[in-house]
Amino acid sequence: MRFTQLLVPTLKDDPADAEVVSHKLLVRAAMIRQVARGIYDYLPLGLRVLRNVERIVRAELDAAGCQEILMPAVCPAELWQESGRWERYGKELLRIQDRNDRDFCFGPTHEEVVTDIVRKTVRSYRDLPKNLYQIQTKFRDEIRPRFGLMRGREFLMKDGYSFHADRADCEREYRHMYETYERIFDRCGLRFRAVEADTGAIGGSMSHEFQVLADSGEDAIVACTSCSYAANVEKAELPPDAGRAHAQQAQSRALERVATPGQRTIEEVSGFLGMSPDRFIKTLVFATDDGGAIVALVRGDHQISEAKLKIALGAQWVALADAETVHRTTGASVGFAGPVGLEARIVADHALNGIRGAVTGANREDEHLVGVEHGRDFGKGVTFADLRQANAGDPCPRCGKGTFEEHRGIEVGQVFYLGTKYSKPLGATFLDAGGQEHPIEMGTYGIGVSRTVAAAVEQNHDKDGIIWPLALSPFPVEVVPTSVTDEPVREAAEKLYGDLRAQGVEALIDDRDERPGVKFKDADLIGFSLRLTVGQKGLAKGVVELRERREKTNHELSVADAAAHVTKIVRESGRIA
RNA sequence: CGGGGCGUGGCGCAGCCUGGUAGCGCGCCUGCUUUGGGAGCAGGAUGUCGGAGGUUCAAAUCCUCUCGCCCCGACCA
Repeated sequence: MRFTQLLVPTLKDDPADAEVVSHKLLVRAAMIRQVARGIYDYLPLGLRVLRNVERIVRAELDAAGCQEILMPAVCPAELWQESGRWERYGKELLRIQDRNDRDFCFGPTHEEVVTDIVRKTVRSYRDLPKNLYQIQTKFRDEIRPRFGLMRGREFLMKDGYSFHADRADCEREYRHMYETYERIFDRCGLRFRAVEADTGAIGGSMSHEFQVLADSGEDAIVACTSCSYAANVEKAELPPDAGRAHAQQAQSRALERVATPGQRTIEEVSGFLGMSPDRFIKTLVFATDDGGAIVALVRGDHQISEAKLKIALGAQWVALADAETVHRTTGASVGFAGPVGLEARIVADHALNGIRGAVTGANREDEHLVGVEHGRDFGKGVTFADLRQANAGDPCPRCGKGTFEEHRGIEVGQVFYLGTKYSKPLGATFLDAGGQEHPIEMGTYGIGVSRTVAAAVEQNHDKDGIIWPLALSPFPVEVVPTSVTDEPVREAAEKLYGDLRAQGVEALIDDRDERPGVKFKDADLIGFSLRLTVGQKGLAKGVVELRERREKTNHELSVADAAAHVTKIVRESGRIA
């Protein structure tokens, strides 16, 4: 491809509406343009990157025995009503009507549709297992889309679904997909971690998220320093005795009521009383799906995990209660709740078991209690559970040797054991060898293709621009003649370009009549993995320069060898067969 | 949905408070010079100042409404 034929409107300034680096760079490097909030155009270079991710995903899935299909983007309401999600999904589901006022939605995911396919076609255990996937534009009407491609409303996703006669086979496929995902993100050239994840409303099932490691990631994950255990902080298990010693290290003291006018948050009361937050009992009132209010306790310096709370309660959903409920439950306004004397269902995090000399709200306006002791002052009817988010330094629950270190991640994939959540309501069943009818066991597997592009940039950039992994680079190599008016230089560059293409290498030649500096700056901004510079000085010595974007150092190659050398690098990256 | 901010040439911004014929940088076009890290000089083009209404002799500027975009919040007591 010739630069002069390509639409590459690079920008010198950051766009005013971009916040995160991937958004800024993808716009500046002429990959994407915003059309509406959370909705983007892909310009030629951006599309090439997107296609590269797609190609890897397809290749690995096809090799893993999956079959590609394409389902409609616009789905009839009836299917969603059958599964119950038409009512439950909320405003994220973009609902539309056709000319006859029939309801449809723009698919945010396709469990219903794919299950419909299978229930209409699969009859017997002999038809199982099956693994179907598609790569398709999805739409989720996010409350607050942001960060460019990281959290768009419209996005490209690979969604896959597998169907099995029994749970064991489904679990086998789950592991198979897990391994396939590892290969996919490896081939993309990304540093990532597969972590155990919250399973949401399914409950008690398996799920792993694939997180691209980047400091700017929205998700917090922990990984054991000694074994392979890694999990989202929301989900990471903690041993029951973690923090026990800490709870009991304070001296027992008399319970005392203190005035704390207007001091509501842990931080405020901590400063006001001069006591550190880890001596506080944070008392949170939640509403749950069974209609009642429940009270959750975690240590002042800990964060509650709603995912864990949900599991501990066996609830479908939990949410912090509103001010009115808090008042009704505790007798005081938000900020003064505590477990002492509280008539409510209370669950407490293990770290509070046996705590002494603690601080908590007094359930009275502008008052806290000091010297609170578990067992003496509260504890009747209190159940203990693992409720808090994990932190760096917490002990690993698996190997017992290591501790957690914390990373930030961008979720680019998730594998999920679904069971019969959709097959049951939608009536997707099969007959076993004995003629018995059973609901089909399902797994679901997603990859955010467009988000993977953004994650790659978040993880791989410097002050000059993007540093694409070779597998994703819009072109693996760019040939840059320092001048197109200098005939020998132009001819040598064209020869090199032609030789590369003849070898099957996707090459771009910057044939613009621009000064070298302009071309170099654009090359760095766009982030081509390899750059071959052809200039007068080099040609005089019979060499051209190979520069790896990541290294920023030049290697001289003889004019005769350059094409073969670069072809070898590109071939080893898997970009050409 | 609540709070805040911003819409001025392709991009980034100033001008608005205190109304008086719309400006800067980059980019773009022409010419000459230049040619290994976003060149120099000279000349030039480009704006319904987001939209609608209002106030006024006069509105980018003041008022009302509206649309769009961005940020924060809408879970940590």
